[in-house]
Amino acid sequence: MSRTRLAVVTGLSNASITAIGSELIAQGVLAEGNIADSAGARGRPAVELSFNRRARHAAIIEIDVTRVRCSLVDYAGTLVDRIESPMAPEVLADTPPAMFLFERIDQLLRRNPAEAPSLQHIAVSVQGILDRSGDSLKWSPIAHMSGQSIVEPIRQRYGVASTLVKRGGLLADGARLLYPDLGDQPLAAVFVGSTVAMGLSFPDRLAGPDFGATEFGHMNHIPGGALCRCGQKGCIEAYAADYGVLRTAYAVPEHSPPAPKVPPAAYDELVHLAQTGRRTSMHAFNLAGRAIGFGLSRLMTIAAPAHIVITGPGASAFALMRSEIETALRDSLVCRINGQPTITVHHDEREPIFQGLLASVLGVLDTSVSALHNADAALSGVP
Amino acid sequence: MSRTRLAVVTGLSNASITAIGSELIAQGVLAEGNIADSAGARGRPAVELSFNRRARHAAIIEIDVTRVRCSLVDYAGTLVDRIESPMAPEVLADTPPAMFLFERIDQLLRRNPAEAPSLQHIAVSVQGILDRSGDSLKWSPIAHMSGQSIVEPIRQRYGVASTLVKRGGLLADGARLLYPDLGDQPLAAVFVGSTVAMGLSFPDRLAGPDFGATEFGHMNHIPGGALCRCGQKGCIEAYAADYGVLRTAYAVPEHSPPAPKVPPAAYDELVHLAQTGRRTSMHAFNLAGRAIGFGLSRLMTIAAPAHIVITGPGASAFALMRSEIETALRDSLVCRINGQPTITVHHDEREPIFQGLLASVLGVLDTSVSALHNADAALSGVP
DNA sequence: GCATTTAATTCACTGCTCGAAAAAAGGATT
DNA sequence: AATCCTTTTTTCGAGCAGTGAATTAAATGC
Repeated sequence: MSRTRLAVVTGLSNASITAIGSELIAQGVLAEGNIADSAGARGRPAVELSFNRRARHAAIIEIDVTRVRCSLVDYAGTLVDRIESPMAPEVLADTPPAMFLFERIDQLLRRNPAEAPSLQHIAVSVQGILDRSGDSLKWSPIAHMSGQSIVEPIRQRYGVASTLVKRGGLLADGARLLYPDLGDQPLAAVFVGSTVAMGLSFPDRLAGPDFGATEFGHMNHIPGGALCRCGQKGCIEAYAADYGVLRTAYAVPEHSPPAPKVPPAAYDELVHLAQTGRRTSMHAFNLAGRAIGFGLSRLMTIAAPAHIVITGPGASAFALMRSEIETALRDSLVCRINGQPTITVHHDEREPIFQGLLASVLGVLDTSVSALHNADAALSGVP
Repeated sequence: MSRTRLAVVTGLSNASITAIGSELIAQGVLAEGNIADSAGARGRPAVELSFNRRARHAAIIEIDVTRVRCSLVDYAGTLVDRIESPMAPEVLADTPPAMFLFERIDQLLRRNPAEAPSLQHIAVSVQGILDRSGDSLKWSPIAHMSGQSIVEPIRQRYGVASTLVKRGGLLADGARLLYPDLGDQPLAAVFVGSTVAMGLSFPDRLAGPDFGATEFGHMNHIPGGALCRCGQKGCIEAYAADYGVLRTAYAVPEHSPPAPKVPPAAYDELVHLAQTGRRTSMHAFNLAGRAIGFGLSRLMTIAAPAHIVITGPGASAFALMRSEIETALRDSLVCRINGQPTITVHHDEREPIFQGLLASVLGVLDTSVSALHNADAALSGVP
């Protein structure tokens, strides 16, 4: 945006924006450009101040139970290059996760030699429970991921900082970008697919490891109930994730071991059957909706999101689960008093995850810029 | 503390502390004193910088289902005077809550004419769901409280700011003061008594209306279960609050209307019976523990407190509920991975509530000091 | 070519903070 | 009692981020 707009938005004076802006341009962090729609306007035309794309770059990695996506982005947030590949559940049995990522990052850097030297950060979206240091996962629904150091090997190989970020929180932060008129109200994003996950997004983003991303899918729904992939009984996921719905639909006993992987086609088929009125399938989605609904109603007593976004492959089955979810929500005190949260569906879950991770990464790059600035200031004192 | 210690704690230089300190002393906000244990030490003795007690005062009001407590505190946080009285459940039927508080505040101010003029804030601890503006309660377990404006009448009558604060959050913030070695980990405080309530405390205190204080007691435990005072079925409270335990113990059908008030003696008697082995009473507390335990296990999937404090009258029955609570927690994924939170009992719930409210009020007074300072600075620019 | 309009810069100034040096206030030593 | 030592506090000059007012810059309209 222009310097004048920046002054309004930041609350700083024009004088300060000029000073700071010229310093950052000198450092190569910002660049000047022309504002697109300035033609025909009166007065001195505004000059756009934008991030210098080539100032720094970052790699963004999204790991899923089924696939990996590796993106190279520049400091303006534009995608430079991307590598996508499916991931078989057993691939990490032989290759440590860090090695697995090395291959892809190397490929990305080889393909973009101009950008490689300014790589500053590598951020990885993961599912599961992070350890205290944030270096590895203590538990993950992705096979062979837990307990393996990830951040540290990356840091050593590429000499840049790296962070693991929980997918649930990213999903929520990214989804918030889709609903800019939420104001300061919290938002919950629920992922329904091969797992059930949830993230909370607050405007002033707490987003610490203790909060924001949750283990919603493993909240108990029914004590002693269906067997979950995590080994517990009665988790929401055991009813609402793809394997749970399939198990119910085909009347497999609920304590039999969950399928390690459900082909997308099998799930889609089930959705189709339910949509066309097959009783057993409809029943399975009813139970799934009920599990999610009670989970949300329980969530409402702790953090009350004003808006709930349902996303992931299960979003296509939302119509089949809607009435159960809404019934459960309606019967909760908080909803009765404060009104029910609005619920919307967002089919593509990868876009919000990427956007959330992108926002997080750009924030990291920004702080590295300001840290550099402070270090310079400190050094300049030394003769 | 001394200026030197202040410099270390705040991170400011000694020079700045001297400057700021002398200005605040001139304003009458701070005062100098002698540090107690300075005798015998070498070097120039440190001078204690403390809050000027008489600089400002605040009223702290704690409303409960059974009683009201009104305290006058000074700027150093010391209690100046206090009025306590029981409250019959029907008293607010005739008198609006604001009027009811006026009587007590008036009495407090009449009794302390020297302090009255420097009253700056009136804070009220309440239970229930606040409306957006924070002026009144949309719902409350206290009869005839909901929907009645409270903050605005107080502001008009006394000309000072006023805030309603949810009791659950205060309990947690106050309890955190009891466990200073928690570091930055979240803490949950559970109140068990005529209601069941919970508050979460984070070190960087988010504490907005959307978070911190929760409706934990009205989290669903069993769909369609026991009838709660809130009108819903299956709330944790309907099993674990005094009326719920009594209902179970005396084999009253769980859908019969809850008792409006349980005499403390009746509850104590039940605890005693259970402690001495009466089967029906023990069973009732087992069910209560199970409700709380599953509630906590569900909470753990959203916010994982490192420590849980059980307080209120029900704390005396903790031993009777402990094994059910711990069993439920043990069977949750987060506890299996991250370890179980430590659970302790704190019998007196009023002290942490008061301390929490006190901390909140002193914070408000501080910001009023700094606001005054900023206003002065702004005015001094005008000739 | 000149008035008008809007954007950006310059410049003198303020307030906050700091480091280093000096002063203050005691006990310890002789 | 005089002097040294230790620790706290203040003083002083300097730096820096930020500001308002005035000025300059770059366009359009007439």
